[in-house]
Amino acid sequence: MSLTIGELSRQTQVKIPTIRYYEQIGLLAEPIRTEGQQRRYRPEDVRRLNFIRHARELGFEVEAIRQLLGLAGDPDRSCGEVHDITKAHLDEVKDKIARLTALRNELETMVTCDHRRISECRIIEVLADHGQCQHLEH
Amino acid sequence: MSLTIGELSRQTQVKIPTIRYYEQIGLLAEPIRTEGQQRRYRPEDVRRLNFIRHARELGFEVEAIRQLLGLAGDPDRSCGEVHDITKAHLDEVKDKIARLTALRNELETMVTCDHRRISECRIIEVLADHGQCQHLEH
DNA sequence: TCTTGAACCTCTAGCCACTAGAGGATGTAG
DNA sequence: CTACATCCTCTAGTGGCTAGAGGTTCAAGA
Repeated sequence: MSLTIGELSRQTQVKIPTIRYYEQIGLLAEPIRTEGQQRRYRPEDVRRLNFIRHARELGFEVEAIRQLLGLAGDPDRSCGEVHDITKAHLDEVKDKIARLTALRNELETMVTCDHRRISECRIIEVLADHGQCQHLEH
Repeated sequence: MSLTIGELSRQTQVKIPTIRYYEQIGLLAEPIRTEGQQRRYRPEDVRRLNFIRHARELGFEVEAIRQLLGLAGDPDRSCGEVHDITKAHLDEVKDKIARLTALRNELETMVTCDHRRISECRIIEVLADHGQCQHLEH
């Protein structure tokens, strides 16, 4: 029993153009086609696409997913490499959080500005002055 | 008295192609040119570009910066709109942090996997799992 | 069997905010 | 006057899709 691309899309919650895109970049194998060139998928493709979707939701890049898929197909191998890829990704996420938190703190200080005129606005001041210490003292 | 694009770049830490890009999208005004068509900048341009750079460092999008620059040039206006733009951006940053934190938690659980075979690897299991993971959408 | 129309096809271009490189012109110091 | 650092424009690429044009195929109903 084969699936059309629309059925695959519904079952995996992955949009049709995205499925075709994954095929194009080689994440999904080229499926068989009908005589009229329409794609027909097998149940395995649902599983593979769900794997991809879940990895994307976890923020893995396509290159990492390509590696994970390669490793996942090799049941007797140690999962050390899988661990390493995940750990590297986790470190990046932590790093992003740290940078965004610093950003949030700076922005939170800025928004305490209580609606004065532009010429005395703390936000504008910070943006104009940072690292330069030019003017606008009070 | 006037600066070449290279000098402007050095003073602001903004790369030359980026400066030309900002001109192209209208964030920076077109500067005067020498007879040989080379750009020459005034000290005001240093200030404006520093404003842009700092806003970018704080994660403001180009469209937001365009608005901020417009407002910044109007000293008698109330800074309510500036406040709103900043607040909206802050909310987005908070949102991103929340999503990344959920991601981090999930990844941290996953990396506790202690190097078994792929066939029993917790990470692969999680990724292959059909269960939808709605709390991790972005 | 024929017709309708939903779903499919390919191809190109667009999104954001740059970045890289080719290939050539300009500006300035010695 | 030469050398060469710096500048110029133009095109294309990045990641991970998304949108649209313009045409074709499939399956259900008449």
